Amino acid sequence: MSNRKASVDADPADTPIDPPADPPRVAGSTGRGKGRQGDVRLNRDVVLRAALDLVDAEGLEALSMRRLGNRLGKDPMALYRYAENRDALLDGLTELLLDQWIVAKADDASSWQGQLREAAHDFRALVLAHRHVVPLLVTRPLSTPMGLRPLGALRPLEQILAVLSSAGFEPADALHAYRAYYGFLIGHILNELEEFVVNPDEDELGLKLGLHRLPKKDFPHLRELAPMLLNYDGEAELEQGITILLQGLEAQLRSAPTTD
Amino acid sequence: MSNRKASVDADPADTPIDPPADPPRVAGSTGRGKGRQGDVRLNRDVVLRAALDLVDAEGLEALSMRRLGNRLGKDPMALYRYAENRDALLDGLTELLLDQWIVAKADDASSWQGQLREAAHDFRALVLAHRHVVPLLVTRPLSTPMGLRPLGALRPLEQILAVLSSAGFEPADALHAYRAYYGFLIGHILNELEEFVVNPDEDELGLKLGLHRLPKKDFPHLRELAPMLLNYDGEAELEQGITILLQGLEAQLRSAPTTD
DNA sequence: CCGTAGCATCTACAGCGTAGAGCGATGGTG
DNA sequence: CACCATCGCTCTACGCTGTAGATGCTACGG
Repeated sequence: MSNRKASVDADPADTPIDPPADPPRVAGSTGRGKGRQGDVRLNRDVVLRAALDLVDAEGLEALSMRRLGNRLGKDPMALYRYAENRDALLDGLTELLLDQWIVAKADDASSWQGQLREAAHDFRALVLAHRHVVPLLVTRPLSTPMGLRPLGALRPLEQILAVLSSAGFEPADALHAYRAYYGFLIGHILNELEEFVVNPDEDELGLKLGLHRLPKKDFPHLRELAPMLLNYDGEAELEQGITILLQGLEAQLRSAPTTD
Repeated sequence: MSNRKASVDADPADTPIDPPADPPRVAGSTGRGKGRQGDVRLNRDVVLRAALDLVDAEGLEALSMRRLGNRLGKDPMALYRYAENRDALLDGLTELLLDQWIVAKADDASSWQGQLREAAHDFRALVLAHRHVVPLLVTRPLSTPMGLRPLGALRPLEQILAVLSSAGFEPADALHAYRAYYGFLIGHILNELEEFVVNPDEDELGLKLGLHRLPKKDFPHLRELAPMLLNYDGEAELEQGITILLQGLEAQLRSAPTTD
């Protein structure tokens, strides 16, 4: 996988975190002389958090069982007690993230529109804080058939349905509304992340040059947009979109008590 | 990677396609005695098409340089003349797909709304015919900063901008409209594919059972939807969504000739 | 004291992407 | 004709991956 850098020497995730100087694997003596860092018992949460850290810091490709194990000061195989698979571990990651998305806060007494609007912004903030996990968020569900997804990943769905339901949507309509809502959210996030350039200073040039590279007779409109692509305000764009969407839902709610 | 089946024996992609009985690698004699299948010269298109075939047939994980090479009757390393990287090969795949998405057909003299509506349905059809590529479609752009994307992948964008522009949208508004449009499209496809169950007969049970598994006091709304999740009409849902979206765009076009 | 169970580790295997060198045919130039 | 560069391809090898299976260590109930 792109080999990253080959053996430069000290890669942040290749060494345990807590004790800075300590041979991670001594082979012979199986931690008899106090395995330090390795002594803390693992549990699912610790593993998942470490995985998320690793992904946040170095991207999805950096998350291998070996590297994760190393970071926890444990043998890679130890992880399999808490995640069965690498795939399951990835599912765990999405769960860990979605679990932090609280759609209907307890003390929130605002309108359903207000709740959905706030939830959308929360979602954006949450996800932007862990951009590297986004691919998981959109691809994992494609291979896990809904009913079999981790509970934590279904809770937001349920909560949104609850909000919509108490707003007066019939079940079927609530489902449609949910799809529109979540589809929009995901679509927006993908859009925003595509626009995102890692290093603005350097990449402003890179982007312009990139677009400059386009044959100007084949891509007139696209090239004209170059300046606009550089100051993209995701927050504003989301707000604008969600407003339109909520208006649409409102209209639908007022007009037809039942559909399909 | 999930090990698939271990060595069962004849895996469809592990053997060359054309000559059914022939040791793929004889080692010693470098194809001196008429390398049959291996004699056809490769080119980028052949490689990409084979890759797409492989992915369509066996999923993304099955696409390895070695398996692809094997399928083409060539050494894996031969592919690197046409794709530099495995990543580049994946980019090539998305390009190959998006290149088939013709947004504004030459003979189409309908309204811009009509064009966008038709394009949306085309996109859906195209993508559903290659479901396994969808993850690439949504994740590859996240790691390639717009201006550096393969030209074929930018053409649809340009075409949509053209349609919007000739509809009267100012460049900035056209960009916003494009984002809403494409974002919606992607969101819908992801929604639809999540709903999709591989084997309806068997999975109808699986799905119901899956939902049945949910604690009924924590997921009342979701469980109520179980029956509805089973007859999902993607086409209709898309049509309905696109209609709303187009209405929104129309309104925006009529109200404000310029924005931001 | 001996099981017994749970956690962690060791070892090993098949597969992966790909760098680097090499090989045979082709085609242009002396 | 001989020569040599170039192209398409193959070979070999390295370091990495996920994970099956056996093995050990530690703690606890009898």
